[in-house]
Amino acid sequence: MSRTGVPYHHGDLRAACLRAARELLEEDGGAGLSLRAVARRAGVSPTAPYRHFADRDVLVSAVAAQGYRELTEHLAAAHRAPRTTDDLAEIAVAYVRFAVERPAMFKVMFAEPCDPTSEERAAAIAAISGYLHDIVRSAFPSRETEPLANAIWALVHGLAFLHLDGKFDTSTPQQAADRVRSAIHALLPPASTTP
Amino acid sequence: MSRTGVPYHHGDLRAACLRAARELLEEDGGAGLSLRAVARRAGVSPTAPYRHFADRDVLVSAVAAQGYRELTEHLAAAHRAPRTTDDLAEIAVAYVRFAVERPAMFKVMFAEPCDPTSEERAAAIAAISGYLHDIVRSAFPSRETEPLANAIWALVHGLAFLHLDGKFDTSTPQQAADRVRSAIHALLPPASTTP
DNA sequence: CAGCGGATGTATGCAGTGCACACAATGGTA
DNA sequence: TACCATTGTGTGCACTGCATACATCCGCTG
Repeated sequence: MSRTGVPYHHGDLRAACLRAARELLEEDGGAGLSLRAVARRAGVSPTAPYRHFADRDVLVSAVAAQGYRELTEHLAAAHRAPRTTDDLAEIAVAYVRFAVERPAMFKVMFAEPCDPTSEERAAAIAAISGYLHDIVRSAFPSRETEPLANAIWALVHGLAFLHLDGKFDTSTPQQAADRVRSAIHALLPPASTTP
Repeated sequence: MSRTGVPYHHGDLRAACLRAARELLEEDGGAGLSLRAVARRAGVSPTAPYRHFADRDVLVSAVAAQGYRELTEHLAAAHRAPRTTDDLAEIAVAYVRFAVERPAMFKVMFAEPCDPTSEERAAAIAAISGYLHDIVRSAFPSRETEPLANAIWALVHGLAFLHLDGKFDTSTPQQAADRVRSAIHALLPPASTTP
């Protein structure tokens, strides 16, 4: 049958599903991200996406992987080779801004069940982790990178999460940014001046 | 009817629901925490819990509030009035241990949609926040408490989250604890020695 | 000591979900 | 051209949250 004009085969349903998933994420938040809704939006039968995503977790992981990549770009846009703690603070602000401006995506990335075997996701996480290590090495060339990078990532990530959960009363974005800056300066010494 | 021996009225269904919810959390993880499952376990009709919890979010918030209180106790048990950075590190280790040992509860507390109007939840969060402020004041009496406490909470919380998500490869609990300790020491100066 | 009314639990139903299964169309390849 | 793996469809089941109407019970007031 299918004399409706639309071809039986979609062409690139996988990509269409990912696009639909992102749109749903923006509109309805993470809760609205269902395989059926994705299928509906892609104009396809409710179970068609299962050909490309074994289950919901796999879809979520694919979306999350995209999010990691975008976060990395977003941070790199804020600063590429920070030298001072002020530079680092701006990267932290960018991280938190990403979380606050796109809460649904951020939660998908960090607070949603996902497929632990997803290589795409693992690679995207490794990329962001590597980027953070580079940054820290650039700002603190004389210190051991590993533990410091872990600590800074945790700090910034924690700031983002606490802001997102409304653990802080973040009236204005400006205020949130200042809180992030002061938290960074409370824990980080002036960069590059360490012997 | 109800000649089954069980009384029509439960007595304290609200408490029973919370208990059931916690058991489900331990057994099936956060995903298994549904109002219907709770009702089943409490031996009551599927919609009975709605008399005590307006919707799922309210139930989740109540469970989370309990979790915050337990976390506070758990931390206080690790240390009550830390003076050195080592002491603080042990509290951080306790925080992360709580998260890793009871991931489902931790995720309910920090990564699940909840009722933003829940006063019980807000109070429990305020309590943990106050406890953390006390700790930081105790360890760093000469420094401004507010931004430092925020930063430290964020740091520890971020460590917990990244561990939980497997962003770090945490083979043994011992290894995880060491990573937490070294992260803390990477960012915190020796406590109480600051002028 | 009624009996009445609010609080509590039940029964039923609807829409939505993930997922398993059997089936149909398609297009590259032998 | 005929085959057949890939991709999409249709149907069905178990489950969920939640709205609604109904049953039962307890405590309070007459």
